[in-house]
Parts: sequence; structure tokens; C-alpha cells
Amino acid sequence: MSSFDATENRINRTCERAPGFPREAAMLVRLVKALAGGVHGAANVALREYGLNHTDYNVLMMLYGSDNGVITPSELRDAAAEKSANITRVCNSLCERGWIQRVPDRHDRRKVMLSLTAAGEALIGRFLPTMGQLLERYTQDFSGDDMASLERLLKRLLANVDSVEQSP
Amino acid sequence: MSSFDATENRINRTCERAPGFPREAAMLVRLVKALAGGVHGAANVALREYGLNHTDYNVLMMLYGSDNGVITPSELRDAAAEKSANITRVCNSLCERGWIQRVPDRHDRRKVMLSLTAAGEALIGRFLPTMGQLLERYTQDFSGDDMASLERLLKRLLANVDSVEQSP
DNA sequence: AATAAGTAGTTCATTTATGTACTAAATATT
DNA sequence: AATATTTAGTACATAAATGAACTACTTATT
Repeated sequence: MSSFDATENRINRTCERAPGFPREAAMLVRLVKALAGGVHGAANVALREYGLNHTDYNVLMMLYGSDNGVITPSELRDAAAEKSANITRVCNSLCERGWIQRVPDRHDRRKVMLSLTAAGEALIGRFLPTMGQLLERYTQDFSGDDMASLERLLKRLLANVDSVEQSP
Repeated sequence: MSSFDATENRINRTCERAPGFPREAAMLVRLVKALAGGVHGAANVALREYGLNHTDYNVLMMLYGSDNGVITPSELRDAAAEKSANITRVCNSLCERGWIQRVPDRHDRRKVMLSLTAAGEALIGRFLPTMGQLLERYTQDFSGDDMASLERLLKRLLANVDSVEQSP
């Protein structure tokens, strides 16, 4: 008896009432939503002691994984899968708290270079072990093949969703 | 070249900088977030003409798929994967617009029975074909096996995420 | 060189979502 | 029966996210 049964039952009944409604796609979309919410919530709980939320964490980690530790707000928007207005807001907050810094780009004055401060690097050093362990629990019982095929299928699904966003 | 490459590259670099960081789990979590955002955004665009957003749609559809067309706020919270405070807010809005109604439960006076009005049923009848087509595009090129194994893997992942929420 | 078109980033108003605290009612315990 | 505990739902304050409009700058076109 999973937390998802309540949803699955209702999708099944929907398909009875509305023949032709795509059961599988609906299931996948709801599973993705439930997962995103669950992961988001669990990360928020784990990160609270560091004064961070899951979005802050994502942004910091994308900076951490960038070449030379530098990224622009637009790149960050793509890498963190956030809207640009949200990137501005989150970066304001991270700047105010001294974890990242904004430096104008000399060559293209429209651009801004975001980078971690020493304090930001230190912060990441502190929460990274905890967050790594949390992530590992999610795939505890997965084989390498399980993870690889899940990744592959999700990428295909994402490509289809992206293509809808291109031509709605 | 996918929209996800910006993320994947940075996860890879993170694993170089922090050996032991679980690449696969991080990839899966980010894919799920990107998917949830993409699906949410595309649904919002498609539903705008009906005066609805994706959350409204989810709530209405869970009602549509419920036995006797009745559901309580708590059941709805689980079925729609929303927080209860959000369920209250969304239902207030749907009530005000005349698509659902609240009726107190005679047997347990703590409970509230939510149900669709005739106007709500009619609304669903109007957007359902469009939304079904949108969903179908997501799994266009998926075989039955693809969908089944993706569903199975996502359910396992969700079970693990849920178990973390039980014992953080 | 002047103008048009496109890009990067932010601001602002509004919507959406969350945590916490609270009320009321049901159930369990004594 | 009285009291404690649990459950259902909501209210409220706050946080997070979004769409749309706007500024500043760069690149393309004439």
C-alpha cells in the first residue's frame, strides 16, 4: 500500500469514465509530481539547519559544478531549472548572506558573473556529506542497470516535454 | 544537445570535485525536478484559457476520479500530492467559482465532503480532450514496455523518498 | 553611422505554496 | 463520566515562484 495508491485509483476511474484518456502518461506525470514534492520536502528538512532550502542548495551546487566556479544568471536558470526572476531573487538572498558574489562581465556588460565566496565554499563543504547520504538513500536498492535505464527513460520523457514547450 | 546538458555537466564536475558524491541519484533528482517544472509550465499554458492552473486541474481530476464523485480534503491532499493548507486555498477558489462544493459529513462532523458541481463537470468535459492530447505527446514514442518499466522504477524511487520522509 | 532586432538581467505586482498555530470533533484512556 | 490524545480542517503570516514589463547593452541590418 503506497502513498501513490490514492492517485492511481483515481486515474483508473478517470479512464473508465473518459475512455481514451491516456492512463500511462497521466500516471507518469503524477508520479513525477509526487517525487518532486517528496524530494523537495525532504531536502528542505535536511537543509534547514544550514539556513537553506532546496532551491538555494540547487543553485549553490550548480555554481560549485561550474567551470572556474563561475556562472551567469541565464546559465544558472537553465542548469537549476528555475525561472530567471526566481534566480534573481535567490541570488539576492545568497549574496546578502555572503555565500556568493556578483561581478560584472568586462567583455559583455549585459552579463553578470556569479561565483561562490570562501564562505560559500565552506558552507558547501559542511552540508555536502549530509546531502550525499540523503541522495544515496533514494537509490539504495537500485542496481546500476536500474539507475541507468531510469535515467535514460526520464531523459526521453524530458525531451518530449521540452518539445511541447517549444511548440505548444 | 538537450536542455538538461547544463545540469548534467555540472553534476559530473561536482563528482570530480567531491569524490563519493552520488552521481546517479543526483541526476535522477534533477531530472525529476526539470520534468515536474516542464509539465507544470506546459499545463499552465494549456489551461489558462479555462481560467485554471495545473494545481486546479489536478484537484478537479482527483475529484472526477473519486467514488461517488466525493472526496475529503485529507484524501485530496494525498491524491493530489499537495499540502493541506494548499488544498484549502485551492478549494476556496474552486468553490467561489462554482465548480466544486463543500458539504459537511453527517457521520463525522470533523469531515467535509467535496464534490463537483454540474458546472464543474461541464468544465472538465471541455478541457479533458485537450489535456488528454497534451499528455499523449509526452509518451508519443514510448512503447508499452517503456511506459511500464518507467512507471515501475518511479514507484520504487517514490517508495524510497517516502521512507525518508517517515524517518528523516 | 543610424536604426532595428535581439539578449541579459532585474523590478514589480500578483499568484502560489508552506509552516505553524488553532478550533472543533472524534476516539482512547483512566 | 472525565480527561487526554488524535484527527480533520482551516486561518494566518510568511516565503517562494511566476508573468510581464522594463532598462541596459550588444549584434545585425540598412
